[in-house]
This record gives sequence, structure tokens and C-alpha cells, in this order.
Amino acid sequence: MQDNAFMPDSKHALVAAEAHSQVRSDERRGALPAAAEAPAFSPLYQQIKGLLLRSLQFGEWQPGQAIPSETELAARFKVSQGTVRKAIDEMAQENLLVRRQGKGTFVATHAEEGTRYRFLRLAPDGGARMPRLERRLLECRRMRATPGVARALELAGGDAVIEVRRLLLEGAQPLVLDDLWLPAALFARLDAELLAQWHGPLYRLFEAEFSVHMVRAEEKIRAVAATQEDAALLGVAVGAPLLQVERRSFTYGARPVELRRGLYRTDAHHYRNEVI
Amino acid sequence: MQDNAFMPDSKHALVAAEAHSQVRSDERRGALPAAAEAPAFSPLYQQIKGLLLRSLQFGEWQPGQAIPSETELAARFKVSQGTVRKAIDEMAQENLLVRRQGKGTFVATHAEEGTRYRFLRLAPDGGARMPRLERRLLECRRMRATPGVARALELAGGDAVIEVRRLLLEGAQPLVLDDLWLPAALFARLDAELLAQWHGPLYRLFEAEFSVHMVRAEEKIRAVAATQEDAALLGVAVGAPLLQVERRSFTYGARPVELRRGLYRTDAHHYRNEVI
DNA sequence: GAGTGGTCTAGACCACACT
DNA sequence: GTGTGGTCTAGACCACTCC
Repeated sequence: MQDNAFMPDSKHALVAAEAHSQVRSDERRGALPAAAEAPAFSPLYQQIKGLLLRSLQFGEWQPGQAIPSETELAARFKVSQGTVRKAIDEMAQENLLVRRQGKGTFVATHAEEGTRYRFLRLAPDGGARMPRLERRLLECRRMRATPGVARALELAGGDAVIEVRRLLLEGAQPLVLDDLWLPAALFARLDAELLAQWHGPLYRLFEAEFSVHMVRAEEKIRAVAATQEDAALLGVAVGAPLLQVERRSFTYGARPVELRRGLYRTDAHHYRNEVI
Repeated sequence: MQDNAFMPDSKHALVAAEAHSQVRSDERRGALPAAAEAPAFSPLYQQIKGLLLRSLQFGEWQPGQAIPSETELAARFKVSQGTVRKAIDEMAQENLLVRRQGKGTFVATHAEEGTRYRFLRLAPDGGARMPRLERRLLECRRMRATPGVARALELAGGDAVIEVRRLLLEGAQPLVLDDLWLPAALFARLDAELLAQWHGPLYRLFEAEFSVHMVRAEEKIRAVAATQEDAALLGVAVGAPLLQVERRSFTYGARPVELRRGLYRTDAHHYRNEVI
């Protein structure tokens, strides 16, 4: 009943053949196909996970949509439902998929996240939930990537990027000054008008208009002193301490698609984090 | 073959009886035994997880030690090995246990974490690993908890706490100024001498000498200006921006056992974080 | 070789959601 | 009722570690 799941021949060659006939067998056998000392084999459920990731990456299922049921996927990939389940479990753990009992499994989206600001870790000091923030667009322009931006976004030096500067306010009080850099190749139509008329999370706009879904972000945080410009925009004294959050956001396949530098006022708010 | 796993009678009453005869059945049925609208039932593997957590909390297995094998636990709890496995899977996910193929499952410890500073998220800007830091103990004294400290540690106002102040240095360069507050009831023997002669992670000392294992921490991060005292100790100008990290560390059972306020120099380092 | 955790399968039943 | 994901079980075999 059980054949060797780790060998690329036998029935499991069908895994790739069924789903994506272009997948070469060595691509199914580990994350580092050509590397010398890479793990030669990977568990079946990891291979399934890789195929599901591909489908997400290639847009076979869009954010918010249901993916096929576990039974269906098991049939498609010619494995047991339990194996599909384990692959989906990991992807749900990583917030790529959302399981809903009785309804199905859905591609994660920034649309109906429940929580309004999934990536914003700022919270009022009292312990309350973050209230709805107002936005003020300050700038949106095309430019050539500076070396630093190009490196962060893995672009060629001089590639076009779109730079956005905006302010987030709590009531009348400025709270966050954001600078964003986005690859122009992906966000071609993005301009001030589009941004102005959009009401909702920015990452939802990126999904809806540009098919770019942010999956994960790395942040580097430091304390800096407000420059004259920062101070004027955020309503603090020059030299006042501000929290600088440099964020690199990634889409499927660990591809960086946004660089963002936020300056947070932390006199009445804090950045919350959990360490495990 | 399958009886109702969610009913407290039948064979699964043996779960508690076997392991801890004092466990009342309602305690097995959810995290909120007495709450009105609490989930009345919990899956069998969650109940097993609760029992394993109890064993950790009561010190049946010490950090670094192996817990019984899955087969053994399955026999003890009268459930299948797969159910034990799912409980352990979750606990490994939460860094409470560490699985080692071929060897067994071990209670997580701060001793051999591989990574030296499990809870310290500071990294050099270059991208290198954090080098070994030097420590300089500045103070260690008993005091009555201030209202703020008492609240954070869930103590009665005026309970005794131990306050520690220390500096972390990279070579000769001060990097972190830490203030710690610990419940004196738990850390009775802790004094300057013990701290001075200890070389290794502080949380390892707590495990070894006080049987307090830190499991999780919450941090609140903000930018602050260096006071005169901060500035002198950290070697920066008065008013220079510093990263203030307020950490509350918890042991098993979400019990807060440490409050810590760190002031980080972030001119050549940053606090790294991942957002998922 | 014996014992451990890791993977895979298959089948049963439960809880939930929609119709 | 039907279909979905969620839980539980049992057994087989694989990979790793240590003796």
C-alpha cells in the first residue's frame, strides 16, 4: 500500500504531472534544486505545499477566493487527504491561507483581515485598539531607484520606482510619516489620483489593482531624532525622538515588492511585539 | 472504535485520572473553567496539551530533559500516539518543547538555545550576527514594588521585588542599559554576588537557580530622549534618541515573572522584527 | 538492532455552514 | 441533507541516533 514517497519515480511522479506539467522532477525534491549539499528529498506534503504556493504565485486562485477542497486537491495530486491537510496546515500557519470550518479554505487577503492594520504594530498606550486613522497624501512621483532602494527591492540600479509620501493622523494629530518605494514595473498605474480616491488598506489596493499580495515583512527599528522637515510634518520639536521603522514587504516566493520607511510618534503610542 | 471524544465521561475520563488524579473534569474542558460562555468542550489533543503543560508547570520534567516518548505518553493518557503527537506539535511550535529526531522530545531551555540571545532582537546594522556582549552589573537591591511594577508583575502593592541594573557592552562600547524587576518571592537568593559570578544567559541562571523558565515575552517599544543619567552610562549626548524596550516575560501559565526596561543605542544597531 | 520521532495512508465520526 | 474542514484512530514504513 505504501511505496517510497521520497523517490521521484513511481506514482508520485504524477504529483507534478497532474498539476503543472512543466515542473521538472528535481524541482520537487527540495528548495535548492541545483545546490550541492541540498536535502535531496523532501516530504510529500512539502512537495504539495510547493505546488500550492505555485498556484498562488501564478494567480490560479485570487485573494479572498476559496481553493479546492482537501478531497479535490488530494484527488488532483493523487495523494491522501491527510497529506494535503498537512500542507495546508503549514500554509494557514503562515497566513497564506485561511481555513473556515464548514465553508472551505480561502486565499488570505488584506481585504477582510478582521484586524484593520495587519502590518502596523502601533497601539495606543492605554491598551485600546487602534482607532481608524486618517490619511493625507503628500507626494506621489516616479523616480529612478537610488542604490539603496534598488538593493532593497532587488532591482537593477536606475530602474524606475514610485515614491509615495503620506501622513497618518489620529484625529487632527499626526502620528506616522510614511515614505514608500514601489517597483514601477509592478505598480505602473499608481498615481496620486488613484491613491486619493482609495479608501481602505493600502495593501488591499495593491491586491485589487496590481495583483500584488503582501505576505510577509521584515522590519528594522531604531530611534532617530526628528529633522526639521519631520518635525514640521509630525508636529514635534526638532530633535525629538521618533521611532523609525524600515519595512521590506514580500509577496509569494520571497520577492521584495515594497520598501517603506515610517517615522512614528511614540509619545502616546508604542510599537508592540511578542517574543517567543 | 470511536467514542465521543468531547464527552467528559467514557474512557477519556481516564485521561485526567491517569495523569493527575486531582484534575477535575471541568478543568479538562476548556481554558476558562468557570466562565459562563466558555467553550464547553475542547478537542482531546488540547486536553492532552493541558496535561503536558501542567507537568511542565509543576516541574515534572526539567528544562533540557527528555519527556516520555510519544508511545509512552499515549499509553499513559490512553489515547492514540497521533493525538499525543498533535499536542506535542503545538507545544513545539510555541517553543515549549524541542523535538529531536531519533533522540526524543525535550523541554526547551535557555541553556543550549543555539542562538545566544533568544529574546534580544538587537542586531548589528551590517547584517552580521550579534557578537558576544560583555556585562557590567551596576546595581542589585531589594525594594518594595512601585504601583507600576506591582501591576505589571501582578503583585500586591508593596510586595518585595529585586531590582537589577546592568549594562551590556560590545567591546568597550555601551549598547544596552537594562533595568529589571523580579518578584522577590521567586528570586529570593538573587544578589549581586550570584549575578557577578554567573557567566551565561541570565534566563539560564533563572532556570538553574530559581526554576523559573521564561516562555514568552511582550514588548512595548518607543523612542525616548536620553536623560543625563542614561547619557552618561551609554556614552551618548543628553537628549539623544534611544530605543526603549519595555518587556514583560512570562513563565508557564501566562504568569508574569519579570519586568524589564531596556534602553538600546541604535546608532549602529537595530531592533529586527518579522511581521506575518 | 532497538528505539525515537517523521511521514503517509485510510477510514470513521464530529462540528459547522449553507440551502 | 450535503459538503466542508476538524478530530481521532491505527498501522505501516522511513530516517536518525545510539549501543
